[in-house]
Amino acid sequence: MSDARVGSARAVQAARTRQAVLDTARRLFAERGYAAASLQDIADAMGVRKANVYYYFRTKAAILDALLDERVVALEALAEQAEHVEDPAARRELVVAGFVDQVVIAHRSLAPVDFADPAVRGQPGVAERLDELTARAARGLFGERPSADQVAGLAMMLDLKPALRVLTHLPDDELRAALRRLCLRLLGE
Amino acid sequence: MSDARVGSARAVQAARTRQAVLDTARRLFAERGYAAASLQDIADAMGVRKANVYYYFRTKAAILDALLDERVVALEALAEQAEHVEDPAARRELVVAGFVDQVVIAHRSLAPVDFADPAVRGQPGVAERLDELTARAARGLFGERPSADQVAGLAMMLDLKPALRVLTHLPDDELRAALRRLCLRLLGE
DNA sequence: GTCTATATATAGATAGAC
DNA sequence: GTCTATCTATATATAGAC
Repeated sequence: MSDARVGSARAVQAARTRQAVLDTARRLFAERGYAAASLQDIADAMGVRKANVYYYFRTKAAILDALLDERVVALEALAEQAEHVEDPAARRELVVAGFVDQVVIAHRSLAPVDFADPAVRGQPGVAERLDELTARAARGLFGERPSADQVAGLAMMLDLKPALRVLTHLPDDELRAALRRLCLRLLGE
Repeated sequence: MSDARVGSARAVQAARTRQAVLDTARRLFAERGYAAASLQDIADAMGVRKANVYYYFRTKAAILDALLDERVVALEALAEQAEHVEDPAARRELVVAGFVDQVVIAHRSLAPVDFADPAVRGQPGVAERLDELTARAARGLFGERPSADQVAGLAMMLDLKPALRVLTHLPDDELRAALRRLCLRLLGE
C-alpha cells in the first residue's frame, strides 16, 4: 500500500507532524518574534530533531509563509464576504465582528503570527500583500477616497496585539465585546 | 592633558562615536527588529569595526537599554508633568499632545525603538517597566479603576507605529493633528 | 580610540543511515 | 519519517597590537 494513500499509517503521522510544526512555530514566533525563534527551538519544543522539521519545510521562511497564508486567506475571505453586503453600516458591523472573532480564536488557540513584527514584514512579498489587503479593506469600508483618519484607524485595527495583551484576563464574550468597541472607535463609529 | 578632560580631542571623538552607535542602532532596530539587526550591521552602517562598538557598549542588550531609557525617561517625565494638572480634560490634552510630539520627533529624526517588538519586550525587566508606565498613565488619565475599554485604548496608543507607517506622506503639522485625533479616539474622547 | 585577529556558540540547511 | 552527523555562515564577544 502506497504512503500516499489517505489514511495509511505514515500519511497520518506525516500530517500530524506537519501540523505540529505549524502550531509550535506559530506559538514561538508570536512569543519571541520571528527572528528570535530558531528552528532548533521549534524542534526542541516538539520533541523531534531539527532535520525532521526540514523534512516538511525547505526553509524557515516557508513555515512563515504557511502561517501567513492561514491568516491572510481568512482575512481576504472576510473582505470578499463583506463586499457583497450593500448597506455600509451593516458591512462595517460584519467586518468588525468577523475580524474580532478571527483574532480572538487565533489568540485563544495558539497566538497568531504578528503582522507588525519587522522581521515578518521584511520577508519578500509580505509587506506588499498586507498593504494590498489594507487598501482593499479601506475601499470596502470607506469608499474610493478614504480620509487620513480612516486609513490610520484601520491600520491600527490590524494589530490588536497591545490590546489583547492587557485584556487576556477577560472571558471570551467580554473580550470580544471590548475588542469590537475598540475597533468601532478606531474606524470612527 | 587627560582624556577625561571635557573638550579634549579624544573625549569629543568618544562622545561622537558613542552617539553614532545609538543613532544607528535605533534606526536599524526599528527597521529590522532588535533580533534581526546585528552588531555587524550596526558597525557596517557606521563605517567602523565591530570591536569599536564593543568599546562603548559591553553587550548588545546594553545598547537597547540605553535606547529604551531615552524613550521611557521622556514618557515618565510627561507622566510626571501631567500629574500636576488638575483638570482631567486639560490633563488628557497635555498627555496626548506631548506624547504625539515625542513620537513624531522620534520618527522624523531616527525611528524609535519598537516597544511592541517581542525581542524587546523579552529583555529582562523591559516588559515590567513598560507595564508599570502604562498602569501609571492609566491611573493619571482615568483614575484608580480604569475600565477595560480605557486600558485597551491606552495600550493601543503606546504603539502608533502602524498608523505612522500609513501616514508618513503627510507634512509634520498634519501628521501631528491626525495622530492627536487618533489618540483621543483611542482614549474615548 | 580603533584596529586585526580570533574564540565560541548557534543559526539555517543538507547528506545519508536506518 | 526520523535520526546522526556535518557543512557553512554568522552571531555575540574578547585579546591584544597600534
